Amino acid sequence: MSSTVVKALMLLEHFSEDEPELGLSELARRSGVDKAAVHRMLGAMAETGLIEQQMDSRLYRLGAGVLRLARVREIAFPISSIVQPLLENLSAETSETAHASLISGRALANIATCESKKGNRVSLIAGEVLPYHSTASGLAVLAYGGDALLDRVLSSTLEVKTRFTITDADELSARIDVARQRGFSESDQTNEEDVHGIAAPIFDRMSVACGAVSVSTPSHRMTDEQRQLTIKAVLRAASTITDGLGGKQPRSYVTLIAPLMVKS
Amino acid sequence: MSSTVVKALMLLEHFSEDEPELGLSELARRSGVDKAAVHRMLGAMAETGLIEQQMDSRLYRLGAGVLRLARVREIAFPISSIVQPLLENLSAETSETAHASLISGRALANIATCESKKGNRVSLIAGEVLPYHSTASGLAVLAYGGDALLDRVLSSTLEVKTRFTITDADELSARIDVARQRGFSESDQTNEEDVHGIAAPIFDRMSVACGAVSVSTPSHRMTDEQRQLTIKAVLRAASTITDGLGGKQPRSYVTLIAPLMVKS
DNA sequence: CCCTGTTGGTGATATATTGTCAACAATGGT
DNA sequence: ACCATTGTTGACAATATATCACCAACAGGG
Repeated sequence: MSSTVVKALMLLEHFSEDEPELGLSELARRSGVDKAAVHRMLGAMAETGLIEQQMDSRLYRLGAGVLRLARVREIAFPISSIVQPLLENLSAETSETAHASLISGRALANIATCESKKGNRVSLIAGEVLPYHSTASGLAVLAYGGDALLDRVLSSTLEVKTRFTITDADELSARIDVARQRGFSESDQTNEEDVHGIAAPIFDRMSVACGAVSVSTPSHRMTDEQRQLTIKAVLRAASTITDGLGGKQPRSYVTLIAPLMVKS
Repeated sequence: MSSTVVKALMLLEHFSEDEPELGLSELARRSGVDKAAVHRMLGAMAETGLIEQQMDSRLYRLGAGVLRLARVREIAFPISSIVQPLLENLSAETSETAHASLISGRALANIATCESKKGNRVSLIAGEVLPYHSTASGLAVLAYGGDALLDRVLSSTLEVKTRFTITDADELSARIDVARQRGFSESDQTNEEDVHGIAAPIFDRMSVACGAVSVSTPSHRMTDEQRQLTIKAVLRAASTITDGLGGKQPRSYVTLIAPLMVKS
């Protein structure tokens, strides 16, 4: 069914800011793969430096190889360095936490964040893998990411993240349509409790969505005024980022969001 | 013999600053693996976002997943951010190109560099994989990296990089002994023509070498005076970095290099 | 226009790697 | 001492893989 390489690489998704080091049994439990198999996969990934094992605690963590790979990609295609300052601007404008993510295989990869300076803020786990169906960023990407991606997600099982998570394909499809009509997407507590998200797509050279920018606000703090302000700021930031990455918004999208971005 | 995961991940080593995008046939040729196999592996890695394929040119490149992974590791274990400023200091002191690398599986991964400001400087390809046997950094690591690593490298085939590359295990072993006695390593044109390297080991918490700092100088410019200055600067930088990463130099090593670091 | 050289991609089958399960030593907690 | 973990290794059946062939598309060159 699925290749061993995929199974091995899926193990990497369990490492996060919160749990940067994991043991063998722990990893086997979470991934649902046999201990022996996990052991062999980790050994293989350690050979290439993608993972390294503490010699004393026997725990595994991401290896120096990932730094090398990221450097190669970032030098060839500087994305993080372009996006980061724009996110800081966006966060300042909205006074909330902003983040950007890119399509990364079957999910979204959070590649840059800028947290709100408020005491009560949405603090997201850096480097977390974001599902398409439960995040505002995901909806934005699905709305403009092409039919192939959309069909794949709609026909996959939609994991429950909170009691508000959309698990019905038809309802999800409807929400995506709304996002496409509006030019931005919105989600309220569908991925995490008390988190409201507003996101807009980032386009590549071929005018296909390759990622999204999003602002996350504590749900209770989301007033109508804040919402209007955030939509405007996110759309502007997304446009700037698309430009910065050498991408192009579809013509129809430009005309769609133009009235939403006018200075009040 | 060797797992498919290793074979797949070895494909990633062919992406570099110079060639960030590669075609299927190209990749198959360089890796010596069958096209069909490479195709399947790339597909698998694309599923997890480690690699992505340009839809128009059909070329493959490193995916957004590597950025995510690097972020997770860097937040949990900030190495690059600690090393980078110290490298800039080292480069300024020596007026030459400095770089740091970490053990990454079967090779060294270059994780940070600071190029000399001189017009004629050693410019290394960012993110390149450095062999142990042909680089000053490699020798430094081998000298203090423990017997397991040493034996593995000495019993492997030593690839020829230049006409000065050491290919005999005994001679390599002797050179490593010299480095261990001196506390630093030196290499002249063994990895690249006209490049002279001086490196010192970086130690982890258990006083085992986990990487190295190195200064690369154009061979013809390496005078005795410059050499002495470089050795001192590299040893100091390596010590600072070891401290910064929470590592500990072995006691014997501290006393060994102490006389070499005195202010002249 | 054919010819030759690429390129990326796809099936078929024998084979080799992998998944599974069991047992093992080592560790830590009670 | 015990118990429950942990990481690790071995053996065998099952399955994904390596290898080969081929195909379609494209690019030059004569």
